[in-house]
This record gives sequence, C-alpha cells and structure tokens, in this order.
Amino acid sequence: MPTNPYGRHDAPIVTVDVVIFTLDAGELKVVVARRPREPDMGVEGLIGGWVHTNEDETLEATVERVLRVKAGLENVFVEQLETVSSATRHPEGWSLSVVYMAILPVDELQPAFDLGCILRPAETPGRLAMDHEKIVGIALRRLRGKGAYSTIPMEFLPDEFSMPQLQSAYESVMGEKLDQSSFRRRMIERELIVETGRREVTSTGRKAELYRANEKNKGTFDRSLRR
Amino acid sequence: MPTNPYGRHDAPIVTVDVVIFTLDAGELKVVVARRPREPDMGVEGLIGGWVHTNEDETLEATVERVLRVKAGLENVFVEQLETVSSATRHPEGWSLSVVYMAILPVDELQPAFDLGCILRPAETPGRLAMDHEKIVGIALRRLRGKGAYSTIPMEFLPDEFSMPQLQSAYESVMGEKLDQSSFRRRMIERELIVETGRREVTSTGRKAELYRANEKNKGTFDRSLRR
DNA sequence: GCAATAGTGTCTTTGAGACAGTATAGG
DNA sequence: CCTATACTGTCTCAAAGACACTATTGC
Repeated sequence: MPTNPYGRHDAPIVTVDVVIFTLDAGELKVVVARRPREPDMGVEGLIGGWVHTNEDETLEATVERVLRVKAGLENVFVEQLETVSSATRHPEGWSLSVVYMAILPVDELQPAFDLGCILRPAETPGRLAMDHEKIVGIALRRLRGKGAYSTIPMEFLPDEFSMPQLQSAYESVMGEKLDQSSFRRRMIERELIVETGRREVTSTGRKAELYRANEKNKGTFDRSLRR
Repeated sequence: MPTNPYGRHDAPIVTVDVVIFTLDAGELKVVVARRPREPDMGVEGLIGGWVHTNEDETLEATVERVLRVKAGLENVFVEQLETVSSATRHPEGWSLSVVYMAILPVDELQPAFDLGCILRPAETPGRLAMDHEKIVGIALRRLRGKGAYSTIPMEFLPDEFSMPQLQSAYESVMGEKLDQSSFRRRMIERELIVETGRREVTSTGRKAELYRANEKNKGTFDRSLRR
C-alpha cells in the first residue's frame, strides 16, 4: 500500500518536463507530442511524466526514463532549468514540475518521431498544454542567455562540423548575424573546438576544415565565460 | 482524508530550503538553525520546511511561510536556485527539495536571531544536516557567478550606501580586491546606481556621496550583463 | 578564367585594470 | 600643516566588431 508521508496534507503531484531543442533547416524548434491523458488530453505538450518514487532514484532518473519511454531517446545530456508549481495547474491536485532542457541534432530525433513526437518553432510553438508555452519561453531565454559565448550551439551539430556550420548554428540559436572573423577568433582562442585534420566532403566552393568540441569542456552547457 | 494522487507509488516528500546570505563584518555568511526534528535533529541546517498543499498556493508561498514562521522574516526577495532530489536523502521517503536563495543586510536579521537562527561562514559552514553543505556550495557558486557585474552586492547593504561601501560588499562577495577607478566607472556607466545628493555622516576623512540602487533594475538578482 | 565558399589581416572601438594624481574632510 | 579617506585622469592592454582582402575548390 503506497504511503503518503504528508499526514494531514494532500500529497503534491511531482512531474518532470523536458524542453528538447533542435535545429531543423536553420530554425530553432522544440519537441512536443499530443498528450495521451488529462489534463489537456490531445493537446500538444512537452515530453514529461510523473516521478515514480518506487522506481526512479532521482529526478534525473525520471527524466531518463521519460525520454526513453516517450521519445525513444537514450544518453541525452539534460540540464535542470527550473521548477514550476501551483495548486491549480493540474486538476488532480497541487502540482509541481521540474523542467529540464536538452539539445539534440535533428537527425538523432528519429526515434522520437516514430513515437509520434513532432517539432514546433521554439519562438511560436502554437497552443501548448497547461503552462508549457510559458515554460518554453523560459527555456528559450535561458538557451539564448547562455548561448552567446558557450558551447551550446555545438550540441545541435554532429560530432564533426565546420566553422561555417558552427557559426550558422550560433546564428540560428541567437537569432542574429555574427562577424565571421571575430567568431573564428573566439572559438579558437577560447579553445572551445579542436581541429580534426579532416575536411568537409560535400560543398560547392573551398572545402572547410572540420572541428570537434574540445573534450575538456564536457558535461555542462555553459563552459563559457570563465576562461 | 488527505489524498495521494500517486496511486501505486509512494508520494514524494516535497520541501523548500532557503540559503540566506548576509555580510557580517565583511564576511559572507549563511543563516542556519538547529533542526527541530528528524532527519539530523539538533544538527545545524538551512531554513526550510515541507510544502503544505492545503495552505500554500505555490512553492514561493511555501518559502514565504517558512521564512516567516522559522526566521521571522517578511517581504524577502528570493530567487529559485535548483531542485535536489533522491530516494535516500530523507529517511521517511523519496524526497525533493526546491532550493531558494535570499540576500539580506545583517541588521535585518534580528527576528531570525530571536528565533534561534545563527550565522556560519558561507565558505566553511561546518557540518550541516543532510545535503545542506552541498547546497550551500552550489548557492555560493551561483552567487559569485552572478555577482561580478550584477547588482547583487547592493542587496547586502541598506537602501543608501556609499561607493566605498558598495565596493567593499562586492569584494566580500567575490573574495577579491577590485580597482577603485574601474569599479566606479562600471557602476555609473551601467546605471546600476543613482545619486541621492546626500553625503555620508560618519567617517574620518572626506565624506562620501550616497547612492541607491537604480529602481529600473528591480525584481531580479541578475540585472547584469545585458546592457 | 569565373563563381562560390572558406579563411586571414588589420583598423577601430570599447571596456577593464593599473596607478598616480587631486579633492575634501577632521584634527 | 598632516593624515585619512573619497574621487578623478590617463595610460595600457585585451577582446570584439567591421570589413577588405586572400585562398581553395569545381566548373
């Protein structure tokens, strides 16, 4: 028989939601899916689910399980964004959702599409379930707040990428054009990337050098300003 | 009879904890109190408490209530830091704590001291209950990460303060000396403060101009880099 | 050669740090 | 006047933007 350690209070509902960002044809998008149950059943919403206390060791384990089951995604690097709460956001009771952010290249999302997930423009996702539109807005601000000098945009790209590709990813995320020369200088001086020695195969003009993310900046989305 | 919307799972324990920072004689400190109950009863820990779902509209309301009841503090500006969780951090069950940060001038803490709260050095708080040492470490990093060019250090000071006072607060928070000239330039150019026209009363040498925080940067701890 | 894309060199601007100098107070 | 503190001016250096220039590829 499940316990409620709350005694005289109703137990809060605890869920996680994940804002998965991707770049699709140069546009920043978020992964959503039609909700299989109430509240807002049938409406598009973020990938999320309840914490299963008898199964998940931590919230991160919940996220891992939810991403695996609902989007077919494994080994996704996520970062906690914030926790939203209110007595009224969920009809079944006082509810709290811990929101995470993930970033993936679009070609790694096939398992998610196979499970019915779809992409919506991050800036204009249309109507989303519950407070998910607000959450996407928060995630977007956070993404951009970090993006300017971080390694975030590399997460959108395959393991090896060219400078023009990387710059274009930066520009898509930040929504503004950057100077080519300054951009290269920064990436190199801050040692955010390392040369692979290889060159691009498909292109019409000069073949670009290929780079990969510098391993020493691993495991966080903001390996940024601190130099 | 309290409900447990979890069905076949045990309900998670949901608490908030607040890391209250203050400057005491130029040293950065955190507010702690001996815990009145398990786990770690009698050990010093952060100010915190359970979410009361039948009483608190949101997590912020929980924080407000906890600060009022356990530290006698009202109208404190808090900012959410992160949410920690695990199946084992609390002996009564799967537990999650949403951590908040607050900053107050030490002379506004008297109600807290009256209720048994005490100050510990933020860098070396000594043994704290549960995972609270880790939490203080996270809060400290966050504080410093924001502090460099934010208005955070003003929160430690009374409404009106002099440049030397403000600079000294910055230095205490960041743990490093700053150049006087550059510091003033930044504060003025970024319009983080405005002159009051008044001057300091107590001092031995030249009397300092008094400033106050620029109202237009209100309601967040990081009114910083974005210019 | 030309078109297309990749990559470099260099001038200017901005802002931070260093640090010496000046100003205003009490004695 | 001297000491103590507040405040300013100016030099130097590092990093970013602007933008013209050169390099490499396919045709």
